[in-house]
Amino acid sequence: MYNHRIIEQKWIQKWAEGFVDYSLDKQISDDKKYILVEFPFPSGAGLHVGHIRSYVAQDIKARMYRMQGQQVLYPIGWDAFGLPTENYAIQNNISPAIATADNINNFKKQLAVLGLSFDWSREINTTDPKYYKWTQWIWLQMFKAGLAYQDTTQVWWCEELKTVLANEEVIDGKSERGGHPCTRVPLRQWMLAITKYADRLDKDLETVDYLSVIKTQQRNWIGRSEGVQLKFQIANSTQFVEVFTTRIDTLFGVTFLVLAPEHPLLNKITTAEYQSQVQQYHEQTKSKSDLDRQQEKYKTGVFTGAYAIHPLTGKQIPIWTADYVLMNYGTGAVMAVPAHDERDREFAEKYNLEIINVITEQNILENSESYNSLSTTEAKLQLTQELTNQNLGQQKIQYKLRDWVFSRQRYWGEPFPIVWISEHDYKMLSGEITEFLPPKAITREVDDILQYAVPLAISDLPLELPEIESYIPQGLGDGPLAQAKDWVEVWYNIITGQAISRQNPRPDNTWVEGMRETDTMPNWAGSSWYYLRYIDPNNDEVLADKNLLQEWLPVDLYNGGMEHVTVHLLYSRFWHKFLYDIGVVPTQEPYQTRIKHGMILAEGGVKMSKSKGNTVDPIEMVESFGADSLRVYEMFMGPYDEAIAWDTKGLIGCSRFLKRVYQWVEDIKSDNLEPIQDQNKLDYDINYLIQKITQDIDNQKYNTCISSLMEFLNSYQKQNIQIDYIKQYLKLLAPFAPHLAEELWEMLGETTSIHQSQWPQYDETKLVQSKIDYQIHINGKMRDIVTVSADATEHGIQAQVLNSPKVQQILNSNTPKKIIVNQAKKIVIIIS
RNA sequence: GCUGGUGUGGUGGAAUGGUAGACACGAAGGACUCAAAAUCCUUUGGAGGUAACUCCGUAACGGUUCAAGUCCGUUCACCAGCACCA
Repeated sequence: MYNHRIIEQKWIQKWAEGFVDYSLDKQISDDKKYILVEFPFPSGAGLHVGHIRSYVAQDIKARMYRMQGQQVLYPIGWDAFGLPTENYAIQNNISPAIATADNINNFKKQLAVLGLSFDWSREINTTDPKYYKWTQWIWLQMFKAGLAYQDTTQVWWCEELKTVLANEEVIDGKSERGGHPCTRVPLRQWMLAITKYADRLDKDLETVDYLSVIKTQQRNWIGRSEGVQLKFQIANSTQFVEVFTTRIDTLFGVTFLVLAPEHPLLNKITTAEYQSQVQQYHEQTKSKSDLDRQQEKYKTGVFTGAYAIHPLTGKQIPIWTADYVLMNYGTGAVMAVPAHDERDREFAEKYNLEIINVITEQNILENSESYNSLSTTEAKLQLTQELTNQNLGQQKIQYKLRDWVFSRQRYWGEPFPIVWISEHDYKMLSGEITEFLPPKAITREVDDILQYAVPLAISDLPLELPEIESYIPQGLGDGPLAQAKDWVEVWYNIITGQAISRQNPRPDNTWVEGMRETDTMPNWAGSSWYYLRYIDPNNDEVLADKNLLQEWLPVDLYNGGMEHVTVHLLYSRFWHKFLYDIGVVPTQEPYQTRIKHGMILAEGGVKMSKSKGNTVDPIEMVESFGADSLRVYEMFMGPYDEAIAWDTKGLIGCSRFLKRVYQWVEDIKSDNLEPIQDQNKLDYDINYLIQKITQDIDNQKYNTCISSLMEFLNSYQKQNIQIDYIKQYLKLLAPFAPHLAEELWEMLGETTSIHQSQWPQYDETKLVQSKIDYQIHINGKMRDIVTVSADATEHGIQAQVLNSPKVQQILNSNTPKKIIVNQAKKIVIIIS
């Protein structure tokens, strides 16, 4: 009898004792495979059946590739910084570090019973100072390169929770947790200039094999658009307004300009008469959140009293301000073409502005002076040329992508390796630390005093999080770290960049007063480069050895969810490109292939959630049915990349299948089965199975692997087939049900691990059949099957087909008009 | 609104343009059992026929083809992402 508990415990132990060895050879040639699954956030809720689906799927690949003789890197680690742990820690009055350690232990305990072949010797943890030393190191390189800077952005502030919240944490102006009201406040934040890489992030998508949906989503997010930036002179003034347009062909249809309410020129050009209403409108929009602005049904705006001069016609056109124009895209001003732009039309109709049609239905220009009767494409070219010649405009590429807001006013994140010093002291900097200064100094004002950001010495890394009394945020702009006065107030060395607490006496006059940065990094930081650390997880000298990076990069297969396709995937590609630029990594792209896994939903097709009480505990499933059954079921339930509802009944079915496999091997051993019915068919079937499983694993079609294994068992479970065939079968089963396959392998007398045996190869000659079944389609309908020997000529096949009684009956002594013999598809078509 | 994607039995789903519904779940009947569980066997898209078998059937309508779940067009429904991006 198949007892999953005994078998699985036995092999977990034997494997742990070294019965299998997945360690990697030092020699790595072309046949390496780096398989990466998104490392989990170790939440208090524990492992989810959804985690398991992707880990098992990639485990199956890892196991097959190893059996095929490849070097496989299949690592795991913890993405452990972040708000949920911090909140959990606050609620339970423990430190986030302890909460994290507990949660990781729990996750590890759960993962240990699933038969996953992770390389635990490479385990990493983003909250480990040995790890975040390098997160801080990379960030310092970006600081040095001028990619890190500070800017004031609008952030969500929740007075009740005394904290800044991320956009995702605010729903309809209320906090996701507790539903407290939130407001938008301006706050100075660290930013990373990802937009400088927008072009490469877009273009280099051509060089990688991501699923096309993933590429599309990345492209949409980056939002590249080509157009023209051009200048409109303000009437009776020397000022110009710049606008960006992708439709320069509609230039003659411009009947007004619109500036965003925050546009810096607005006050300067507004005439005295209109000052008050423009001001009032600006105040109005300020009080509205982005959300309100978006949700507004009708467009609003006011006239400025000013006019611009059309660059080609010289006509005067009114200038308006309206909040449907966004300050943070393009130039914050648009040339309105109401005839050919929906938003402009709506606005023009509301305020009775002129509408001039300049494009016909056939996409030909009209009302456009000398450009009339040109196609839009041709007009774009010519107009761009003309404006460039007149020095009024030039081609321009715009991106929707915004720079990355890179600070959080929270505790549980990487501290910035930054100290703020006075202007006077900044000018005193000399020696090695000056090499790490950004091209443009970064400053802030505190109580009207200017402070300069200076980098910490590399030798001071990691800059560890201090222990603090309370993790509760203290007030706007001050993260919990601000409480740690001993930590924040430092002596900073103006030559070396080292910092020590001001609790110590000032060593000498090369040490100046400084304040550490009290913001922390967002949890996207640690996950932006973790795949590099797996390659060389214990290196203290560099983030990873160059030769090892050369050998293992890029990641061959990166598996993850669609929810990370825009943010995480884009951020890590950005960091990787930066590291490439400074010579740290040898490739331009981190991931060669990116695939997605589908979500597992609760029974009934809704999302699993604790609050709904519809979650499935994977460990309970392991206890009841075994890890092998759980693995097989999660692969069998449906196409791997699609969302699918959990069904414990289906798991029971898979458990039944494994029981039957066990029974089959027992029966073979005790010799109480029927003899083989058809050796040729068996040869064909086993070879076909090998071929199919090998291909299907490669193509992520795990569900059909399982059904093929079931089919083979259904056909042969009563026949006394040769032990060799059983062994082949077990090898094919091994990646899916590693414990059971190992047990049965041992039962058949093997003394070494099945997981280190060689993956079966199919024999092509066995897949060629001596007799072929031809399906006979008559007028498109399948009418008969005629078995013909494989070496028959086309003529012979035709004769045999026409001889079939069934065919004769249907033909009813008519002569067929046409006979097609399709060798590859084994189809004969007769038209009567 | 835009961009992708998906529509197949009671359910999850299979099907390089070539036997639609593999495999599994569920259900019904049967065997074993004092009984139950487990296991095993049979049936299981719809309609008609004693039967061999016939006809219909892959969201809807049209098209291409000897042949369409699959390719093309239109429509509808659902899912995901983006959303005043000039």
